[in-house]
Amino acid sequence: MPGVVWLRRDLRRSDLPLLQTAASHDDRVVVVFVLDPVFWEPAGPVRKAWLARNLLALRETYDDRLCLRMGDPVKVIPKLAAEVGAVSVNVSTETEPGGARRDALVKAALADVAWVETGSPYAVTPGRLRTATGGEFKVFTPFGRAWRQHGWPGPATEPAGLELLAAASDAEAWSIVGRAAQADGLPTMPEPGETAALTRWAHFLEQGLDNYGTDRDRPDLDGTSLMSPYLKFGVVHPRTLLADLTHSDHSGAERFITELAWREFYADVLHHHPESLEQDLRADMAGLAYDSDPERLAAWQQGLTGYPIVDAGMRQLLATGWMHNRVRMITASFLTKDLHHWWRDGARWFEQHLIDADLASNTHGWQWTAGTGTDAAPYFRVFNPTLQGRKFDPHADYIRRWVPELAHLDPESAHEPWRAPAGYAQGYPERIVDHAQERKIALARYQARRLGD
DNA sequence: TTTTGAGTTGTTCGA
DNA sequence: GTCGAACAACTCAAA
Repeated sequence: MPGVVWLRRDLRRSDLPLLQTAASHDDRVVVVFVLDPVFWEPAGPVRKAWLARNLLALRETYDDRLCLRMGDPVKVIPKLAAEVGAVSVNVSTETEPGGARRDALVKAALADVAWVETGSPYAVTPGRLRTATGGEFKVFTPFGRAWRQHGWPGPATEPAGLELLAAASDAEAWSIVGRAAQADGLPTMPEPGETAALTRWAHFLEQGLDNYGTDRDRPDLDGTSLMSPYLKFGVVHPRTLLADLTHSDHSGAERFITELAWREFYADVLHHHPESLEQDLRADMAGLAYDSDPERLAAWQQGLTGYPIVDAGMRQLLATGWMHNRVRMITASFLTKDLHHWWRDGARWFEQHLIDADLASNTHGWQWTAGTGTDAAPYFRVFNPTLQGRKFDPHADYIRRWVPELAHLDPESAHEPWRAPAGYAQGYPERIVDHAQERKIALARYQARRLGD
């Protein structure tokens, strides 16, 4: 009797261990993706398009045998299992809080059908690693050590003789996906699907890895792997990438492995603290004073703060659904330390607009910047947007690319239009705050919180 | 149990 | 222009 293979953050066919488990009793499997309104509806058009395009690519990958259903998985999955006479539903473990709750309900609703979990979207499943005394890790470096020591299996191969059974899709579901994939006004996005992902990866190994250690911080260069949108939905698995990196002599390989370790660390932290999606991880930071100024927030969102590197980043996000990591830190620091907004306001905006928005990495990246998360960070770490811009975008190429009002300026002036005679000639907005002053205010608030409790 | 070394990504100031 | 110190103490992880 066939098994159901339910894909969630596994939109690929290669290196998919749960296929092996599913086929271990019977070679025949039904592969399904469920369009769950709970996740689908709130997504913006760009995020919908990215998922939709990857689903269309996935359908081809599975020889047009991908079954797409719409609705609450608690109803949809048991119904499909009954329909095809499945004895098992096979998944990889979902570790994000919402998905984990959903899975518990689906499992309970399955009754006689076996629920089988194999693997997860991570090299090491969140929650598995413990400190010597059995505690959870709260600091990255020891986690990273333990993670490397623990290791991970090599890429999985597809079971021989796998037979994909066809099961009827909801016709309406594919048309919704088709429309979302081609909606009006979409930005240029990466090529969807695992073939494109692996092609990009090969390109990065060839061209980017050598200088990754330094170029990764340069938003003006093509120095990053661009794997994050694919990792988001499991179009590639980190294990696949790690297999290439651990056999590599490239100097940047070590650094890239560390970046993957960060992704796994934050997933581990979220696993232990699901409440941290909405709350400060450090309870003692709850006393921080925040502002909530809709006009300033809107200026930040639209890239109209008057600080070139901040505006370039926010506009890149709006235009492409992606932002360079260094600039994510700069813009996050600006919202939390210069505008004194709560990190959650920024995290929510990123979640809505980033095609790679990963709940764990996004949430804890923001909390790290805000000083409320892991890393008992020096509270005085406040990014100076002008200094950061000069350091990481030395020729102002990135700024001038995303902020056309500054395109006519020389590099020096583009970084500091307030010092250039023609700085505002093309309508670039004046600075909405004075960084030096806001920095002092931010530091004072952190100090006040310390004295306050 | 106690102790010790360490902790992603920064900035400013003064010598 | 360069460079090192200062910016707080605190918590974590492991010996």
